[in-house]
Amino acid sequence: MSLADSALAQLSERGERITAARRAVIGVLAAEHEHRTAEQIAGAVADLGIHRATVYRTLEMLDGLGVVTTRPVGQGSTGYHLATGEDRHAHLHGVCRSCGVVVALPADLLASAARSARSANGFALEPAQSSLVGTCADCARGAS
Amino acid sequence: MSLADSALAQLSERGERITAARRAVIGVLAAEHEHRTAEQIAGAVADLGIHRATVYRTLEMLDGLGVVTTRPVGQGSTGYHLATGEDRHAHLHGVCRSCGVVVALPADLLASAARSARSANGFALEPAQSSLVGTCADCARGAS
DNA sequence: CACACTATTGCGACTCAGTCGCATCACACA
DNA sequence: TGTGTGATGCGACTGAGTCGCAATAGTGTG
Repeated sequence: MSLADSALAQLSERGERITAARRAVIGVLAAEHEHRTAEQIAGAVADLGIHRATVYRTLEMLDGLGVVTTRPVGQGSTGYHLATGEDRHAHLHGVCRSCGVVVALPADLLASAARSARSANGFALEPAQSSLVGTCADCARGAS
Repeated sequence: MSLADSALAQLSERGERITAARRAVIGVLAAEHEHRTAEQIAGAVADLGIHRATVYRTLEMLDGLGVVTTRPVGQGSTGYHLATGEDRHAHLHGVCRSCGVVVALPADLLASAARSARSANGFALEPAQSSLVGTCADCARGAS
């Protein structure tokens, strides 16, 4: 669990306390490769007697510290994931407007987009947070 | 008000009824150049005795007909705007994660992104709906 | 190892956006 | 003008997220 451990280590380095609730939230995040919504995480740790409000507060703190990445997911909810050093997120995501599927867009698209946005607007793109909306191949072909 | 009128015309062409509530919602949409959230629109037409539920239903119907474009705005709310034929939306938007400002990204970025997504994933990008998240020049330079 | 300080937690009530079912109303067409 | 049906208003409901506060439990110190 070096993944969870390193996240925990970051916390104590920043002077944050290591509590059972935080350990549990980070554990859930570390165990999943997908983005999890706050509510999903809350559901997963509810058995341990951890309250929803605590999960939201923990996630907010983790996000502020840069320990997790966030991403808009579905309709107005936010997905969280541990920020690993690895570059699994070095691409943009396309979200199908019709079926909701998420596709990984080419890495060079991200590279050119980031370059273009930076030079034209001084805008620093955050790929992990960005999703493009459109229609996936299946939905474009078939029915709604 | 040819803008609102043409939207209304589309409705009756599709067999939808022209009602006072729909007229009012479209009027608000036509009067604004920015995306408005459902709640803002609801607030604007509340004086006319139009209920929030009606606004949501109208917006959903308008969206289904393609008469309005939607865009994720801020934290989990949806912005609506009349779909004009004009190409004012032929660019991607960048939303600053820190201050929320929306910047227009270069048109060629959109062109290459759309091309790349389509060829690699068969993904049909909808620029009017897509926003990239990042940090604007001001926030990157200055404080939070 | 025990203590004290204070950040964190659990709780429950609250807010806010959005949705649902139903009775009433008013378009659109004849 | 009359009629039928789709749209509206209403208000209660849901679900996500937040707030304040008292109790609890990490952490560093002696």
